Amino acid sequence: MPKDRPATRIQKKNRAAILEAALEVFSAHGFRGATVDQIASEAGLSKPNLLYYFPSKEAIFTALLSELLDTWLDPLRALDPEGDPLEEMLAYVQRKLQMSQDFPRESRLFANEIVQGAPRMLEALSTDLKDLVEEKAAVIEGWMTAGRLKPSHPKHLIFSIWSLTQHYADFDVQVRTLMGSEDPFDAAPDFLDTFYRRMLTPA
Amino acid sequence: MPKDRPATRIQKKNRAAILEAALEVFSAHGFRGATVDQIASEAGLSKPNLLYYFPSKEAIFTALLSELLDTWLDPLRALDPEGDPLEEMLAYVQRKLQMSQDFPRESRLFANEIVQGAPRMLEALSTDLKDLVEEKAAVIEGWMTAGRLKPSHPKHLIFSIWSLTQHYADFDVQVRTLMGSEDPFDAAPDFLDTFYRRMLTPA
DNA sequence: CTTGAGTTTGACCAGTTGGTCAAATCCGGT
DNA sequence: ACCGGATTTGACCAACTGGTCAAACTCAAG
Repeated sequence: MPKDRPATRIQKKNRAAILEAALEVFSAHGFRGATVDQIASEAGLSKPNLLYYFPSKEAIFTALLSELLDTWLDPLRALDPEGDPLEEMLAYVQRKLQMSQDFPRESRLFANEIVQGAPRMLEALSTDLKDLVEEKAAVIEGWMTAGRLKPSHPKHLIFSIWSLTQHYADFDVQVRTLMGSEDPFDAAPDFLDTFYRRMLTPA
Repeated sequence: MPKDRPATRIQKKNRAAILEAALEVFSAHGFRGATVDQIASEAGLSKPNLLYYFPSKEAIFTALLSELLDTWLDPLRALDPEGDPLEEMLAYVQRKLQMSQDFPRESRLFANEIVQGAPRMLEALSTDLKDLVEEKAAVIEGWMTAGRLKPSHPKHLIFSIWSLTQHYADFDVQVRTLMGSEDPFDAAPDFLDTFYRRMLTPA
């Protein structure tokens, strides 16, 4: 393991390659299903070489998680309390859907982990994520009591957005199998826009 | 492996115990993350004894999948083309939500498998499930063109129902973490009923 | 070109895992 | 009580897995 001196050119390159490879492998097989050898070979390194940069499989995984979680929550963070309520919500849905299209591996990585009880993420869930959700749920609740959105349960509403958008990434195989040649992402933006307009447009 | 004579009392009991144990373990850890030893001990058998009833880990898994898939699709099969469109759709949503509440392990079993590319389910998806979805999507489409449901994309609508209802089972840890002491299943039925009423009630 | 830190590797290890096998035990019908 | 098939088990194996280590190699700065 390199000392804590400033990272060298080679360190930067290899760490990045490892995390990219880890994303590929972990998202496809889950933590337990992924092997260090797989990740190393995907990154173009030998196994001992990979373990020179990260002390263990677990360390790679948690480094990857913490690197990605922030980005993953950006769309929700960007929900602007000062903006127009309906447009803010619809824009949030579209940002989240775009993430599913552009970063399906990240979505599946989290899905894998959470489905299995999130043993390595519980802390992040119950601190960072929980705070953010409380904050934004309050904003949405405010909009609803002000009559600027049709009333509903704010947290369930947020869950519904996660669920509907991430479904296209997490269940990609199923969705594509059932849609035949048609690309799910062609119709999804319109579908979700319509869905949430009907759900949220105040009377 | 027992011959193909009629199954004995002991065979029935042990096969059932194995499948129950397999559901518990596979749904919690995925195929790769589950071990035969875990399943055997959960079923109260030794590993060689378990392998006397099923020839391999893979065989247990596929037996489990095919046993459960049918039940899993029942709520959609029950969608009645002769019933009232809006009530049929809302009832389907509630049946599916009830399945998530009553059989979360089954939901997570499928989720695990599909997120990882459904390597052991693709055939079932592209035959049984695909046929069923085509059939029911056509029914829904018919209701929409007859003006009895607000128009929308039928397949995406079905996906949305799966997504929203299964989310409560598959992402249970996350949902519960973020809802604190409140039980998600208290508010979910109302939330989804409202959601799909707004979405589907014709003008 | 030397030097010393940074990097890479082959050989290796202990624990786990899916699966096998022959021998032992159990059980229901006669 | 006895028999033959059904059931169960302990011992075992080969493959795989995460991880270690000392030795070798590379590279940039002086």
